Amino acid sequence: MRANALASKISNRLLQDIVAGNVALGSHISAQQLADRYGVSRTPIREALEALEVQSVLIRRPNRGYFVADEIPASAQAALAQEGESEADDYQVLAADWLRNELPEEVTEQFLRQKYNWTKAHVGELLVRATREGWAERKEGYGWRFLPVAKTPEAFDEIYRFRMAIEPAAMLEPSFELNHKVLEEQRRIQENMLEMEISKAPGETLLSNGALFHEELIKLSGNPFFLMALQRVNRMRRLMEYRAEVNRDRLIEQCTEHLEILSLLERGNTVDASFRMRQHLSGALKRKSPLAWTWAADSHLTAAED
Amino acid sequence: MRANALASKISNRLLQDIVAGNVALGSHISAQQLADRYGVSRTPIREALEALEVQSVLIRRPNRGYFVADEIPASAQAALAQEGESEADDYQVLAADWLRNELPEEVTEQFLRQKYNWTKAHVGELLVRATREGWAERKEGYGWRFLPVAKTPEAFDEIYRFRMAIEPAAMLEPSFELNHKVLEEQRRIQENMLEMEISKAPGETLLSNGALFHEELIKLSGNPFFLMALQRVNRMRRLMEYRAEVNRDRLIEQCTEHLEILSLLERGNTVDASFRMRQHLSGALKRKSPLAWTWAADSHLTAAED
DNA sequence: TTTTGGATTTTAAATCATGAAAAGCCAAAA
DNA sequence: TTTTGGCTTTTCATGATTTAAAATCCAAAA
Repeated sequence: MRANALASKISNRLLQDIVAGNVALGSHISAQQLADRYGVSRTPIREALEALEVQSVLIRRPNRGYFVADEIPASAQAALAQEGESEADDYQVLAADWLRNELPEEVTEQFLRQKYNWTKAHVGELLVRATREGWAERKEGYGWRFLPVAKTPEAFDEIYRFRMAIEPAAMLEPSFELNHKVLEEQRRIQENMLEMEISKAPGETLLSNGALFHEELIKLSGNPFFLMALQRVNRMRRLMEYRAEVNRDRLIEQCTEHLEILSLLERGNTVDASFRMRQHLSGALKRKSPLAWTWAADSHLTAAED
Repeated sequence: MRANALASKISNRLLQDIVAGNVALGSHISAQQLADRYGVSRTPIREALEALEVQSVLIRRPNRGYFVADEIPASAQAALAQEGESEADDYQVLAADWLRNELPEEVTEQFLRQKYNWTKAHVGELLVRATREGWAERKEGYGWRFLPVAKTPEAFDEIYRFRMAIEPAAMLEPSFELNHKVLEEQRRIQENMLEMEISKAPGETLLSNGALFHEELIKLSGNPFFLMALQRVNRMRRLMEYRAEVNRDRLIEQCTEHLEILSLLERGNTVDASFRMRQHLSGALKRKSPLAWTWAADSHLTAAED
């Protein structure tokens, strides 16, 4: 996943679209259109298309470009599913080690380079990201300090209380605007989860669907600062949830509540929806969580949900 | 300010402490204590102390270390004041140019290197910071995109509306705890501004005192996520406010309101304080602002306050 | 016209060497 | 003991160079 990162990212996204049926079988794939859509040049697009041709997902006709095959080979779909699972990138590794207390509070870049055998630039990249997400900071001189904010059980409650302040408020913003297309899409996803996916879908998907629901709703407020704040705490939450087991019963309850909120919004009843959202978050704070901690067996901490 | 950045930062802080009277004249300065306080080694501390000896702020006694002089030379105090003014670092330059529409929406690092004659690493640093503060992002391939979020007049209102959601809520958190020392300190600062400083202090100080007030109060909530969110929007606000003229009449009004909120808190009346805070922010949103825009003369935008 | 396909140019990531800055160590002085 | 002062080691920023990746250009085909 190091070489040709962009091209393989694109080919994955495209394959996903094809499998999901968003792109018709047999249709023509315009390289330029793809390039515009992703905001990149045609070069990585071409590499992506070539890769998909090798997998027999696309068929190439000289001087006419690529066309979706009439049938997608099972092998390609399998590869896609696998891709989703092996998400344990280095950032997650670092975060997990910090959460498990396997890293000292203060480290030098050198220390990390040796421990993980990473390059200087790579270490820098990860630490910048950790800084951005709020759990690391540069010391004044040499070295870095990891912050406990993302690892205490209290942090979980605090994140929920913060969300209780912003999510219901966002629905009452004067600039709040209903978008039925968004609501329908979310309803589709939530119903889909209830009907069939919960038992077999990977835990990660379930959780990110939950986060997506909340982020899409807060977007409707029309105030980007609400969204930014929610995304920020969600990223921190995800750090902690990494490696946790999903409690699927609790998830069902959760989806039901999501659907209730959607119903209220569909009827234009934002005030009740806001109230319901508050209850929903408050419930998540109090009730048993759909996650069980595996990386902190000693702590009797109840974790978070969507 | 490039070479020995750390040492000169330390010597400035120390000098500030001495001038402010936090460190007694004639007292001994322990290098190790300073190093521990700042989380650095003794090496940069030593450089800082040497520099202050040259300025006759400190006196060195062989094998006994440094002692604060009985009298601080005026020249040293003058140098300190000057330091505070020349804050127009490259980050501000970049931000200002973006706000003034003097940069294209999409740029390559190379473009910035040439335009400003910056090094690769420096450009990278600035862009990472801009990303962290929310007004720039990497494109998927090569290049960066600047986001309009920090430059539209609407963004100002949106920030205020966001603050109206979090600041009053923070006061009602179950973990909220009054800290009279903090309240006293803030009262002192606000009263000081009212009494004398407003007419002569640099605009930047006045504004950062305002931001400090709000950040110290939100800290009392005991929930770090409220603080992080406020700091984030405040940083963005500061970008826009850079170069703006301060309306000092409006500032007086503001300090008065701050003092009212402090009074309520001192009496332990958090509910009313929360309500008052909401009004305060709402007023700032509606009323004429203490800032007048100089970099966007064409826009009839009313700007922000503390 | 639009789109592809190939070639060229540009960009920025990776690697490496160097030197300044910070950290760490230890003996001597208080 | 604690602190200083001198010294050594480590860390990391910087700049040059190489190289892979992405953007751009242009002619040919549909």
